[in-house]
Amino acid sequence: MTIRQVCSQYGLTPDTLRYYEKVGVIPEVHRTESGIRDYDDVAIGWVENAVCMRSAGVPVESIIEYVRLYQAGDTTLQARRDLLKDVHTGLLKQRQQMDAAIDRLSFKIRRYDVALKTGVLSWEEEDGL
Amino acid sequence: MTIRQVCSQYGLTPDTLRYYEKVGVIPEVHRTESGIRDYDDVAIGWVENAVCMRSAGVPVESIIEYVRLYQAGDTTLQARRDLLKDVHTGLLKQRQQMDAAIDRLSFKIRRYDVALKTGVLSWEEEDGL
DNA sequence: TCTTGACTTGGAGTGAACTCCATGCTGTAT
DNA sequence: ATACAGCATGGAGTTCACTCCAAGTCAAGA
Repeated sequence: MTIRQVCSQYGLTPDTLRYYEKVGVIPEVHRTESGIRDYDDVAIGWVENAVCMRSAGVPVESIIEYVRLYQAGDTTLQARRDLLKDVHTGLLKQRQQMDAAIDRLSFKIRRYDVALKTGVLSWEEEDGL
Repeated sequence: MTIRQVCSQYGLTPDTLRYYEKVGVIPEVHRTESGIRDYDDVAIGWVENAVCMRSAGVPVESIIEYVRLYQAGDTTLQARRDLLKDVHTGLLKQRQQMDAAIDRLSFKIRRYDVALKTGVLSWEEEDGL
């Protein structure tokens, strides 16, 4: 699979995918004799992982560290688990912040909908709109 | 309330708070005669709003736009509602990505826990670990 | 064979959101 | 009265995660 095919599959640009490989977000990809990247299933699995984590806001640096540990072999099982747990914990926390913002927004939108329907905006000055 | 008090209350630095004011994430704050910022309840409400939205990942630009519309007065009610709805929709989508990543991580962590307990790692090569 | 379009690299450039700094004023304690 | 911690400003610097570019190689079609 060429870089362009992988990109269109996952909504990335070739530049991004090469960047991911360069910095270690994904392991090095196999090349043809002429030096052109050829993504196999394993490589695509890593791309999928990168896309999933990045779209959730996981820092590039964390993904790199995981890949590094993975490539270091069986002795890093515990370290890998701990890293994943840290990332997991971070995402749960981040989701809480998002839920708070979502709630705040839902509340305000409802108030605006009422105000727009009735023409009344009796609130407004009481608390940060 | 001084800038330092507000900062310690919300876990910001004075630089960040001044930056927020400069770019319009919060409206201009009242000053003493000597030019020192004095945050009242309304100002604090805006800070709270900024912190809540930013911690959820809402772009500074969206918050600025909302503050701009708010200050423009009652003619912007519909625009404000629409903006909040867009942000709301964006956060819901973002939360979906996060949930996908959280699920993926939970799954992997469970596999690592099993492997670490039993000493068996029969999987490993099948799909992007 | 020549053109054309996709691939390669290394390195520079970009945008977002802070973060730091130099310089100067303020206001309270000794 | 003076020292000094805290606030002010404008502007430069930093970090992150790409994104773009120049210059070169490669593979397939006219």
